[in-house]
Amino acid sequence: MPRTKGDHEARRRDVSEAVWRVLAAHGFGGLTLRAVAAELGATTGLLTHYFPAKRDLVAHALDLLAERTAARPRRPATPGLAAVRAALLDILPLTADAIASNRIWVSSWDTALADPALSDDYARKYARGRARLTDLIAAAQDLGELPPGDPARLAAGAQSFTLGLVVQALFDPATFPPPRQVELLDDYLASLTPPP
Amino acid sequence: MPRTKGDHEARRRDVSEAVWRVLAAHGFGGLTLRAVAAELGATTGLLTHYFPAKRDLVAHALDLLAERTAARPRRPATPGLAAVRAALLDILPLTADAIASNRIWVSSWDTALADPALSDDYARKYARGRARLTDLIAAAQDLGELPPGDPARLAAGAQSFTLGLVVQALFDPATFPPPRQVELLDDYLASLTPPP
DNA sequence: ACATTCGCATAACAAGCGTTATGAATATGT
DNA sequence: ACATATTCATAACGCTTGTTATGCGAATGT
Repeated sequence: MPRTKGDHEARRRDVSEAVWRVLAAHGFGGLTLRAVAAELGATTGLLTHYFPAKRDLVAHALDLLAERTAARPRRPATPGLAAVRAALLDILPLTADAIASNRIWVSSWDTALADPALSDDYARKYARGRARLTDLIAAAQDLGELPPGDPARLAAGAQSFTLGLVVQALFDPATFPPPRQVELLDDYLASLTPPP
Repeated sequence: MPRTKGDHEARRRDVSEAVWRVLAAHGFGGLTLRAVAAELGATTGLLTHYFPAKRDLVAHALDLLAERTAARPRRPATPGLAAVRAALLDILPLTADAIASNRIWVSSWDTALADPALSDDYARKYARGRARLTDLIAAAQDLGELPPGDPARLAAGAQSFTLGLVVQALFDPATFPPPRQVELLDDYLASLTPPP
């Protein structure tokens, strides 16, 4: 039976919540219309109304991932090296939410790599992340907290390091608990700064 | 109709080849009995003879991945920092084969993260890789080519950096062509060695 | 107040999936 | 030479998938 109140916006949020729960529980490969509908307590009829085809559901899931990643709480930091460190710490799976988010992220790579259009999208997304990081690094260089050099090159390196640490921490959380991750990141940052 | 010659070993190799081609073309999520059979010019009946259930096919695919990764050609290097560099270069997607292999590897993470048993397996696999890298780094330290410090910690950092670079290069090969990857890796290694 | 649109459940559909049973042709052991 | 065991094709099974058609009650506009 149709809902008595047509609160469209709220219903849209409910759908997104259900999609997120399915992703967290079964990964990107387990994202099916029926799984989302069951999580929502509804039927596939509802979903086809919001998403004409499966690819639209997948696109929405990717948007959701990007949106929640962008909207995650950031730790405050003064400009300079501290801001670079904060930005990288914000990426790492240090909290339960961040773990869930990163797991979904990694699990989406299978789908993304199989579709050139999605691959391009991801390439652009990561490029934007590197661009933001480049700005932070350039600012730190201006403050003399990082040695001179192409900031884009440093950003690419820092992003690689962090991304790889995410993957390792997800597969082996026992070996890479939050303190260890922070330790390794600080090692990396220390290696960038010249010894006193 | 059954083959006239029962060359079991050769047939097993043919099956593995077909599995590999399917993985390279459609990723781990596209690994189906019918896809492998079609690639082989056979039917599912053949496959169920070699793999009683789907999980056995998946397990074989993972073994194949590990085996081909272990058997990949390694560049020769003298012990020390050069050996560390060579080991990390061997991981990067610098050749067509390495790109295919790494794409399959990354696409398998979705399946692996969804299954705790597979996750553990991967954790052990990466731990072994770090252990080998730790030995190489310790040797470089003994030669005075790397500063002292916990070699395992350095290995974890180096593996993170390389793994992340692999992912970025796969999604954005235009931004990370082989020379750029080598450049970034050398930047990283240079940051580990104290300035002259 | 009435007509229309919207929101969604219900139900069926074809296609693809892994699995299983059957049988025929070949190889193998005695 | 004959009996047995391999090796596969063929074909069907039940299940899940995405998609589509139908219909009904609630919301909305006039």
